[in-house]
Amino acid sequence: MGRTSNARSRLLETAMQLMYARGYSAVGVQEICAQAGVNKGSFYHFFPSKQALILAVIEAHGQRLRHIWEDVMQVEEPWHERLQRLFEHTYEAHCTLSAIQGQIYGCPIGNLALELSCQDEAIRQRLRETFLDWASTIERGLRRAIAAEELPAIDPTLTAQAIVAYFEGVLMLAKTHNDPYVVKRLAHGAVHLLEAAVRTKDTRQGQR
Amino acid sequence: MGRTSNARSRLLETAMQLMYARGYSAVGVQEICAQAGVNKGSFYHFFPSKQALILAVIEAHGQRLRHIWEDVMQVEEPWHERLQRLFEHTYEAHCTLSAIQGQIYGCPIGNLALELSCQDEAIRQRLRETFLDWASTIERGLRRAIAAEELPAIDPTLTAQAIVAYFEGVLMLAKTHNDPYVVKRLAHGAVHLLEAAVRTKDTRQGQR
Amino acid sequence: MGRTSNARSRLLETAMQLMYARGYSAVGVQEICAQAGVNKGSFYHFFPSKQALILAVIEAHGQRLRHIWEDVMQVEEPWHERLQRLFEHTYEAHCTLSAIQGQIYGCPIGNLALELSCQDEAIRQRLRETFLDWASTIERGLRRAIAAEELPAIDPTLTAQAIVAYFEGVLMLAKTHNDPYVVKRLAHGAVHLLEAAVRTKDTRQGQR
Amino acid sequence: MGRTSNARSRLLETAMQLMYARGYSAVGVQEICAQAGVNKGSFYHFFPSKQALILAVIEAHGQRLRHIWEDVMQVEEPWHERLQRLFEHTYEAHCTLSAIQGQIYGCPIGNLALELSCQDEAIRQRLRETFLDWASTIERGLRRAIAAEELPAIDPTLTAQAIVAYFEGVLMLAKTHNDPYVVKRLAHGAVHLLEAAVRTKDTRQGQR
DNA sequence: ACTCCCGGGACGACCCGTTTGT
DNA sequence: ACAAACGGGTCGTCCCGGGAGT
Repeated sequence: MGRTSNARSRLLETAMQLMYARGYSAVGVQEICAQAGVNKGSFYHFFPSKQALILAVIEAHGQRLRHIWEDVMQVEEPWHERLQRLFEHTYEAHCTLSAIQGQIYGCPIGNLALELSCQDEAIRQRLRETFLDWASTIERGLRRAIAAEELPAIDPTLTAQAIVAYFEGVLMLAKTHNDPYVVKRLAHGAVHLLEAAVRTKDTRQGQR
Repeated sequence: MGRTSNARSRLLETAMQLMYARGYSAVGVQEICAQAGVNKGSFYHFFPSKQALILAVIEAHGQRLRHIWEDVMQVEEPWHERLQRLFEHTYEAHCTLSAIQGQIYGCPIGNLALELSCQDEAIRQRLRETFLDWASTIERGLRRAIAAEELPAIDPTLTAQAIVAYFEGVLMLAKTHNDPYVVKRLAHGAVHLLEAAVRTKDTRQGQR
Repeated sequence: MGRTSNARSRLLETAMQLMYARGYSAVGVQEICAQAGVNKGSFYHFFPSKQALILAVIEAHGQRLRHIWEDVMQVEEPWHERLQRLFEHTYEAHCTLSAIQGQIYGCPIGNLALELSCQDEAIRQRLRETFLDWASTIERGLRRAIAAEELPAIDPTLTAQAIVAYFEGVLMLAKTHNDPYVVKRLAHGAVHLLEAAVRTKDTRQGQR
Repeated sequence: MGRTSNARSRLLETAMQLMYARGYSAVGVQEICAQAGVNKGSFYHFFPSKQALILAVIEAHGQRLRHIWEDVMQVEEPWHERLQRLFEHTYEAHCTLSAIQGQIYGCPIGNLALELSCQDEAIRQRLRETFLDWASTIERGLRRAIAAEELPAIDPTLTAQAIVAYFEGVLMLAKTHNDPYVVKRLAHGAVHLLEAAVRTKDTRQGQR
């Protein structure tokens, strides 16, 4: 079986941190190796290329965040409070980051999406799958709510995507302002995306 | 006076295009110079650094887009149609791009925001000002509408920022999917951001 | 284990030659690499920077010359002949150089001292240590001679530094004249530095 | 006659200062122009090249220092006090420099001599002439002294060169130690160069 | 005569992601 | 698993020239 090594996971962990903080192209293979305590030559034993590494990084970040969305989808609360919770959680996480680093980094997936989508097709696909994954997690939650008549018969696919988009947009603003409070202040918007849908339906119903 | 030259504007124009397409760090000074037909040594006559160039690029892109927001704020139409128009316009622009380049690039400001906000404080500030500029353009429009009672007494500052955030998030998704249609499909969300506000007000009124 | 290579020593050797001939700033990393037959990218595997290289160059030159001083300090001869020998040796070495290159380069340490002492503190310190090293080699020799009453009770530290200073000054003149004979012609001065001391002592004795 | 301008002298003055502090190659034309408040394009109106500038710089520095040597040669004092005076003066000048800049720069001519003698023949010649100029100033003083029997019949040419050499060597050490006191501490050596000569003559006389 | 803008091309040190041989 | 090697890339600076205007 050969030796076991945690070098691969150290590399991955280090890359996640560094690339979250500074982006893909600003972080070199050798810096990752140095910080992970791995020889630069050994890097290519574990990852065929820097691109393969970023793919793994995206995968890991994507799954971690998916769990957060899932948690939100499973609590038994009114919908607007669920979303509020999500933004609250994100706000707090970024407050911690801000206190430690003096800087907030936004969404690790969103950052890579805008940096790399136009440069590498494989990476773009992986990013796209990640967003779709999140959206379908939300979508399932919405479908359950609609079936249970907690929400009106809005289009769950579209609404889920809109929520992801708004979430990413808010994080972009927060990052650009380097101020976690932006996340909290704009949290209500996500709720509106749902409430509007409710009203739309009500209106339509009223028009009938 | 010395000679006049359009080299600076050629440099700026070329940089806007290249960096919109591929980002900041993926585009080198020498490539910009080559494509602009300017000697690399001359670059530094016009711009003290690559950073100064990107600052000018942000400025130019920011103003160009601000005009689009302004146009939307000035047409005499119901609000949900104004926003719809904006997304429609963006959709069409990206369709053109997609047809020509086979790729869409999203928002030039948003792209740079996520790539560079954590790397360069001066750039982050400029980006922040750009977003604030857009938001205040929208905000003024909202205020007029509120004064004219076309819209209820929503918070215009917050709503304006939410609209910008959603717009950016939608473009991020569109870019990651490499599909302009995402912009069209998610356009309704922006309207909801307003309609929700309306409903909130109505509800409150109803509660009285 | 990794590959073994003499590239580092080739680099060092080449740098010593080129920088002796043309100085620090006039010699580029890429020229050193080319002449050493080492790939430009590999340079930074062996030396973290050009500064680190020059530090190694100084070290090597310094030790080489220290051995020459040591040899002179150990022969059994009257002192004025020992110093005469040193200048003679230096003269001959520069004659060889002059015949080959048509140019003489002076003292490799002195050259770097005047070029770099004000530019880089770390280099200045290394140069200073080299001069101190030489001086203390001479000083030890003088102390032995004083103990054995071959020389009067002059200050060995000061005299040693004066000898180094004069040696460097003579090489500077020789280099500027591009004429090795200057070294031979001015050799007697170093002897005077000692003889003067002798006389000073005699005078003092006479005054008692 | 056209306009008069002090741009040339500003350029020269600035270059003297900057190159004294940092050497020839570490100071660029554009930095000199910027600090002198002269347009970079105008530089080449006054100096055909950077080399021509340095030639003028050497000329100016050389004459300035020659006057110092001349002053020393003209005071009516015993010879060992004249030389002591010279070193004392140099020591004080470097103390001032050290207090202001935290760094001492040694001899402006010596610095350039070791940096450039092997790179540019025209510069080397100019430097050589400067040193010869100084030496012949001293030589004339020595000759007068010998004629007046203040000094014995030493070789004035050789002794003058030895004094220049020692002076330069001492300044090199002082610069490398970044300590003006080295100049004071080693001043006596120059006197020894003469005293030794005196003793040599006395001895010879005694041998007769 | 002097100033200034603009331009030109080569080169500076340093680092990139990768591969090879031991 | 790792040192060594690879070759092309980064941004920025070098010294210098030409041409228009004051």
